[in-house]
Amino acid sequence: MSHTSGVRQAQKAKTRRALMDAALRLLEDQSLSSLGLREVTRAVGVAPAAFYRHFRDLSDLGVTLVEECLGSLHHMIRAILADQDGDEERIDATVEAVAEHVRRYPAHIRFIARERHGGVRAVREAIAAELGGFADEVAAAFAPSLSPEGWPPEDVRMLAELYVDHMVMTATAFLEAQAAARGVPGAGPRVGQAEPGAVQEEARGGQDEIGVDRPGPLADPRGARPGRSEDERRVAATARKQLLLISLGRRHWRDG
Amino acid sequence: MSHTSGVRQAQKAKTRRALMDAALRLLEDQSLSSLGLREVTRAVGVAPAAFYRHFRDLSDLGVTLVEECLGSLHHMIRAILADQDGDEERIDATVEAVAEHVRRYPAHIRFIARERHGGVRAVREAIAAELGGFADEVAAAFAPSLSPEGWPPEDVRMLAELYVDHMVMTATAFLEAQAAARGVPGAGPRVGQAEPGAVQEEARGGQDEIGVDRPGPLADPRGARPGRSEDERRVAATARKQLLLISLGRRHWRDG
DNA sequence: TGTACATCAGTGAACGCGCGTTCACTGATGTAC
DNA sequence: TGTACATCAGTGAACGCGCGTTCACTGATGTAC
Repeated sequence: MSHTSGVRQAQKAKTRRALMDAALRLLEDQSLSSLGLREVTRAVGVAPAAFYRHFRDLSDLGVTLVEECLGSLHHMIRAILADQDGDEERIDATVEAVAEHVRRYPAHIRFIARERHGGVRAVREAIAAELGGFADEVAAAFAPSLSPEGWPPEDVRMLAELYVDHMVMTATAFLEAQAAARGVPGAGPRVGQAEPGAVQEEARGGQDEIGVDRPGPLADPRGARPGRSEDERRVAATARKQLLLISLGRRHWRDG
Repeated sequence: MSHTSGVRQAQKAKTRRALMDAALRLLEDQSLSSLGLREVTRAVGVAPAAFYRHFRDLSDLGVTLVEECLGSLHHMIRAILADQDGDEERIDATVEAVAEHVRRYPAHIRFIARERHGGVRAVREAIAAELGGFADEVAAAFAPSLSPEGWPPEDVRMLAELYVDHMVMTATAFLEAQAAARGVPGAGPRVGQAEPGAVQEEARGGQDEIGVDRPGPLADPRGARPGRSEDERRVAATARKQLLLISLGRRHWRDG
């Protein structure tokens, strides 16, 4: 029972984890195709060449990150689909779960939103495949109640895709709202028109840790929903209403 | 009447245009933050230093491209909102207009989809501001019919945001479908799981011209809707149904 | 129309810099006996 | 337990390369008279 675990093996896994965490951290401020291999190894504190012991290149690392980021989302989706409450209850629970997920794994959501249509094909394809799988699951969860009502499979799938896309949209909106609440300049949803004359690059204000739950600086001092900003509440309200509207459409689909 | 136009001025505008077109072309295969200044000037055939006669840096060019890309979309939206047909007719016209727009300006849509959550803040903010403006317009177009029915302004806005986000989603889906129809390997919507072991970078198959209308290689030989692939028809059908479902929800919003 | 001077879009050389990748290596961990 | 050898994660130096930016310049276009 000694050779299966192994000190060496454990150390290697630790370095690999550190590389992934450092990359995820750096990707909060830039996109994968502009991320440097040396940048990642420097952040971890290993030699550049060490990178090749773990990944073929940055695109390989990116695909690995997709699995990790959408894996965590996957758990959330399954939990929501398992709930068998009424429509409104499920909607509230969903929006709440998405908000909580974004709060806990902001870097994951940022990465997915950014690279979903980003410049690295292998990563785009990995994300598309995973999101397609999510839609399959959502469709499978709705089929038992909709098929008997006369919904053809492609209509169930259409609905599932709408839900999945809406979830990604909502998660991204929460992300921007939370970034704004943390005081990132101009990072809120719907800021004013940017001045074309006064353009400048990213301010590298590295202040985020990955996977650490932490209330924003504008946390509500009155106690209810600590750390939830005005922007976040607006995003939640909008998402809830949109899901409700979609539910209404779903209920009237066959007779409309 | 000679000094206002000017040969020199015209030549400068031409070079500027060439820089923007070259950038848009190069951005079909990569993201803005990995685009090189020398890459752009090389494509145009001018010295790197000439770039600075037109733009402060690539982020400045990016913001200019946002205006151009969303400007063309803006025209389309206004045309759709001006139509005052019935619900189903408007939906069909909308989906058709989006498909046509994506076909005519694929690089524009690709750029917006990619940079909406990309690594360059100034560009992200410019896109967010423009899309917010679109939502305002859509809300203003719907308000006259919904407000008398008892819709509060924030609900109208909620609906408008859903429509705008759905439009962007649909445009992106069309883009992927058209790319797949052109034979780009694995670029279709919902491809199989990418192999983590066999990762490679973008194939630079530079075969696209900007703003050129051109039927795909899989053009339907039977004549109806020339150049429309199976994937595109699927995307159109899904988008139409989703908009129909949203319309149903909208009709039952106040009494549901 | 012709001339003398001003403007400024584009040039081309130069700079310092950080990049991705390679390679032979080191030394701690693992294995066989 | 002790010893001799194998493995392999991580090192550090080296490489050639293309990058963004600067600068004094050139020469066609524009302006004044």
